[in-house]
Amino acid sequence: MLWFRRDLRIHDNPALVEAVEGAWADGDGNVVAVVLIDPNLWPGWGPGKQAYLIDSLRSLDESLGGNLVIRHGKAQDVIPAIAKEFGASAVHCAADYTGNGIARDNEAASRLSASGIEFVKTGSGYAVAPGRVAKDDGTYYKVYTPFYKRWMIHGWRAPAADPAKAPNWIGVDTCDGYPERPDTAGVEIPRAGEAAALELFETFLAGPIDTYDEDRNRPDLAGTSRLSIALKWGEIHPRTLLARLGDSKGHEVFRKEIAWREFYAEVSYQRPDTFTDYFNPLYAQMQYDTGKEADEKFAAWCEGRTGYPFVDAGMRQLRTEGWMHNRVRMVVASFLLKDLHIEWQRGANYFFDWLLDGDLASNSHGWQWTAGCGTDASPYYRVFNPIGQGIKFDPNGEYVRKYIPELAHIPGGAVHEPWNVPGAFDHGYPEPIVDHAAERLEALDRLSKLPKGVQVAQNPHDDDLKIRPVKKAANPKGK
DNA sequence: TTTTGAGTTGTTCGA
DNA sequence: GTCGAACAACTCAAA
Repeated sequence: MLWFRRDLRIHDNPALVEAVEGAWADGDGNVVAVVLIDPNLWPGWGPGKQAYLIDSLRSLDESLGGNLVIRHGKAQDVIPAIAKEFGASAVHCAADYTGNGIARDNEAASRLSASGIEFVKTGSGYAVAPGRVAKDDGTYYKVYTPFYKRWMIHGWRAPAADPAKAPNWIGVDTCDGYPERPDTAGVEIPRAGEAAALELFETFLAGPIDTYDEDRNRPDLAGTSRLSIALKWGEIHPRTLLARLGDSKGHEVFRKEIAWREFYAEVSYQRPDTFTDYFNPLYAQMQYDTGKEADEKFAAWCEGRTGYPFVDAGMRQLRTEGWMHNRVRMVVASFLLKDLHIEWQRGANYFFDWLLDGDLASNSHGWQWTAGCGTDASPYYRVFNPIGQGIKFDPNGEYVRKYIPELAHIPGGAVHEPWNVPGAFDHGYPEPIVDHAAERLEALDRLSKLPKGVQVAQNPHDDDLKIRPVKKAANPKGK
């Protein structure tokens, strides 16, 4: 039995190879390919995510000759039941490190084991599985650059070849059928599936990657790979990407982005509490805005009506495409955190609901990075200027005009500062809800009020989690 | 154990 | 208009 989760592809899929070869070793070559829809979790997903996953499953189904078996139910109960139903000798899948994935798999494994059925995890959604890249003392890296160096030294396997002999896919007559594909509330769903992902990658390799080191910052250009959604669902494996990369600047920078995904997976594996809690708990003590006024500001941010064009364009791109350019993600995040003084989890949850590529580890730690409480914590003074960022990275205003029709009549980069354009607000675009210069100082002030001269135990599993005074520094030179 | 150098993505101000 | 310095104090990684 082959259980697909976040690995919706048939090529470069080690778990598939294991399942198929195991089936032939058993003699009959029979494999049942299963996907589970958990009726308790499914309704909590946004319509865009549901639609994308359904599209991706249909693509996978087609690759399997129409033999994908979809079942509805809770994995811990249903997986052992299906395995018994088919008399499976083993259940194969790739390891999952996200959210409650580890606990769920442990429970499934123990139930299967009780029935004499093997549970075999082969590979993961990462080039190097979490837990493998560590410092010499065995602990995990908390800083990206040394992690990257060690990750490069560690290396990764070549892409897996397809199984020598195709299996007999069985059991499709027991398929519960697809969930209904929801109305996507205006979100345009990109083409899903393995073939689409491979085509995206080829397109990226054929040109944009050569200027990726520069153009990846430009939301007005098609400078990025757009592979984040495919990576999230495992329609393509990072190893498939890495195998095609060389040493040119563009390739190097793209490889580093892949490594960021792996770094955050590692940190999340070591610190699963940081999906929702502060990596640096000191920041939990900072003053954040809540209440009716904050709620109204949050709503304006969500709906793209803050009065800052670059921010609003990003938030509207999120709502129409289920995706946002990375540069703009940082700017809108900084705006929510530093201009509206709202806690990072609120923005992270909103992102996670709407982003088709929403990945718990990257999302949580990306937000914590911007908030200053994450790994490689940003210097306190790093506050993005929403106007300056727009002028710098969308110099002609094309990105803004694409997503904000109320500003489409303003030509060029002037669109980033509508208050300087007579009649700019005549088409319904709002004036700024806050004054950035003032809120920047407010944010710096609140940060400065955090306790100093203390460090905080970073491992929540320590019994002695507490603030303790820093040891006095050794005598400075010359004294 | 101690020391040293470094730490993704910025902004502002004044020369 | 350009450019470099200043903007905290701290933790992390490695020698």
